[in-house]
Amino acid sequence: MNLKAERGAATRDRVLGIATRLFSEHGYDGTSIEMVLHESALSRGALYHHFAGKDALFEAVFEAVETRIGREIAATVTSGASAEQALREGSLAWIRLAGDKVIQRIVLIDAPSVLGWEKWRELEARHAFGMLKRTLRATRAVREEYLEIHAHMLLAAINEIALLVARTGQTEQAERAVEDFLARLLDGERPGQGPGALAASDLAERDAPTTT
Amino acid sequence: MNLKAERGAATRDRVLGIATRLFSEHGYDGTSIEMVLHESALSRGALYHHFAGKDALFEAVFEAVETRIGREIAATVTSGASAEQALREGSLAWIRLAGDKVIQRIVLIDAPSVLGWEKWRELEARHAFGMLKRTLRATRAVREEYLEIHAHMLLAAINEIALLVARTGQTEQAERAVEDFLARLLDGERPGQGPGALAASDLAERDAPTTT
DNA sequence: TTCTAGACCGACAGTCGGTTTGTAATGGAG
DNA sequence: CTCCATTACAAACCGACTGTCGGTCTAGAA
Repeated sequence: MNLKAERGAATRDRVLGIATRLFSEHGYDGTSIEMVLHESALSRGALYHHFAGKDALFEAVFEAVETRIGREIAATVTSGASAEQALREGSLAWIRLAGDKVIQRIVLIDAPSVLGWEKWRELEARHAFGMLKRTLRATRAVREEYLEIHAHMLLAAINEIALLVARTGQTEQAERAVEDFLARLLDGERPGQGPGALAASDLAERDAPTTT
Repeated sequence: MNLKAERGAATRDRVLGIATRLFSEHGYDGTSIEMVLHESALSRGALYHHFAGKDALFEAVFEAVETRIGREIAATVTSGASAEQALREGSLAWIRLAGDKVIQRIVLIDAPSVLGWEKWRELEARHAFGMLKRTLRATRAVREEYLEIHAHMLLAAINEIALLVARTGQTEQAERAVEDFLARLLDGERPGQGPGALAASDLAERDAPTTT
C-alpha cells in the first residue's frame, strides 16, 4: 500500500499548494472549487475525496501556512535570548513574514470569517498565539491574571501592523513603533523576580504537522 | 414627488434593518438574498433597485452600524474630560457595546473579508478609528511620528478584547486588563507639554449619515 | 389629461458547492 | 496466481444562489 498512498499524498499536496495560491490571490469567496479543479487538472470527485468541502480545504491550507510560519519565526529568534529580546525579535519576524500576501489574506483576513472566530483562535492558540503567550509569560512583565488578555491584545496589535505595513510599506517606521509599543508594555509593572530566562521549550511548537 | 420618495426611503430602511439582523445572525455568507427578500416581503427587482448587490447591501449595513456606534460612544464619554480619561472611557464603552452580536459579526469579523481590508480601514477611519486617533493625539502620549501606527495597534487590541469578552464573559477582568494596558501605553514617553485638553471636536464624527 | 420617472415585480440565465454513481488499478488474503 | 476490498479518480447531476432584464404601476409634473 505504498505506491497508492504516495500518489494520493502527492495530489493532496499539489491541490493544497494550488489552493493556497488561489485563496491568497482571490480570497475565499473569490476562489471557486472549479478554479482549483482546473488548475490542478483534477476532477470534482478526486478533490472531494481528499477534502470534505471548500471550508475543509481552506482549513487545511490555513494549518499548513500556520505551521510554516511557526517554524520560520522560531528559527529567527536567537536561542538563549532573554524573553524580552525574544518577544521583540519574534514580533519583528512576524511583521516581516506577514509581508507575504498569502499570510495576510488567508490567516489574517479571511480565516476569522470563514472558520469562525472561535475556531480561528483555537487554531491560533496552537501556533502564533501560543508562542507569544509563552514568551510573554517568561518576561514576567504582566501579572498572570492578565496574561491571557494581554497576549490577545498584543497579538492583535502586531497582526494589525503586519497588515498595515503590507499596504503602506513603511517598514522601518512601523518596526520602530512596534518596539516602542513593546517597550512601554514591558516596562509597566514588574513583580520583582527580574527578567525571566527563556527556555527553549517556550518557543517550541506543540503540534505535529496536521494532515486533515 | 414626496409620497414616492418617502415610500422608497422607508422600504430601504426596512430592508437595511432586516439585513442587519440576518447578517449578524448568520454571517455574510450564511445570509442569502432570498432570506432578505422573504422577510421583507419584497421582490428581487425591488431590492436590486435599492442596492447594487449583496456586497453593497452589506456595506450599507456596515455604515449604519458604525454610525450608530460612533454616536453611542461619543455620548458615553463625559464631556470636558482629559484626553486620557476620554481614551479610557471610550475604550471601555466600545468593549461594552461590542457585546452586541451585530457589531461583532458585521464590523469585526465579516467586514474585513467582505469589504476588503483597505476599504474596511478606510471606512473605519471615518468612525471608530478616527475618534481614537484624535483622542490619542490629544493625550500627547505618543510622538506624532508613531501616532498613526499606535492608534492602529490600540484599536486592534481593543477590538480583539471586545470579541474575547463576548465569548468568555469575563467582563470585569478584561476591563481591568485594558485599563492596565492603556496605563502602560500612556505612561511611556511624555514630551512634556502636560496632559492635553480634549476639545469637543476631537470626539465629533466627521461624516453625515451616509445613504448609499 | 398626458407623460415621465422612480418603485416594484418575477422569470430567467449562469455559476457554484456538493452528491452520487461509476471505473480503473493497486496490493494483500487465500 | 486469483480474488476482492480499498483507494484514487472521473463525470453527470442537483439544488441553491446571485444578478439581470423586460415589463407594470402609480405619483406628480406639465
